[in-house]
Amino acid sequence: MLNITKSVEYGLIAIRHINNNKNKIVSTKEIANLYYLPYDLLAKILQKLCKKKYLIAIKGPNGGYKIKKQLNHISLIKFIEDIEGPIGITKCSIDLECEQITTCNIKSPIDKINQNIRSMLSNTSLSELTN
Amino acid sequence: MLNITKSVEYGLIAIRHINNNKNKIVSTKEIANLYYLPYDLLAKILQKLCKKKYLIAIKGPNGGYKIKKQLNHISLIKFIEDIEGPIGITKCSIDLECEQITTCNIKSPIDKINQNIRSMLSNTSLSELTN
DNA sequence: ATTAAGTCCGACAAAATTTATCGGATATAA
DNA sequence: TTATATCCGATAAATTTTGTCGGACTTAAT
Repeated sequence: MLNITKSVEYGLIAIRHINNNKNKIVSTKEIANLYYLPYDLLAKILQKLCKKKYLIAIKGPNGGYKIKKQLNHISLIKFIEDIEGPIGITKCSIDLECEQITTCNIKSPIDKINQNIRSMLSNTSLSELTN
Repeated sequence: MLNITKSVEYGLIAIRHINNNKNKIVSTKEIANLYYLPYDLLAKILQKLCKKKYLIAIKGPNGGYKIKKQLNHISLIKFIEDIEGPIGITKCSIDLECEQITTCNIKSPIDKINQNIRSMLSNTSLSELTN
């Protein structure tokens, strides 16, 4: 279906919200309530975004997250891959474990299409999601 | 992971092979053996491609398939959607069942990205897979 | 006519992936 | 010291994808 995962969706929703509230510390609970997202899953995504330096975590009561990286410095593809791992239109464009690899007659065109999608996502920055 | 399904992959491999052997009738078994694809699944995909007018089925012994539509008249997006159903980067870009839809803060940018991918796939024809 | 090779079709089973939940640990402001 | 928050790994549930099965129908060749 060519879907991105919910994790990425939730991540985008969250980082946008946090970015739009630079003046304050935003907690996981606040975001989960506001957008009706599952708390635990969202929490995990935010932890990951912290580890990847997109956010800063403030622990303790009244804690939460603040934005760290400028959104216009983040390409969509980097963000997606940081959350859900390598993107590719097919398995073989991600890893090389494919039984057909030697006989496959569509590998190179598939690669080209893959490259197109990647470059499109590379040229989109997260700041475009703020509009 | 932004994957297309194996069904589409197998479909592409098969239609390319059939197209490159216009002079003869190609059986499911031949394709399955040649590319190491699971016979039953491939059979099903070819049946679907028949129903969608990409191929012609010839029944009985020495039967198999022949190409029907010119590959350069087939857009990649049509082919994919005929096999695996509507494409979209998120669920909400396919159907509208989404609990966040009213509060979502990233719908319109997501739609834009989705549109980009779609137009790229629309502008690619299957004949490009023959090279 | 009979048979073997092929398509056709729906339903089901297995595997993989994604999504969600749980239990407990650590940090810290009030 | 307590309540509120992040942090972390493991695991369970749900969904989707992939593969299999049983049987019906079609037709060329013998």
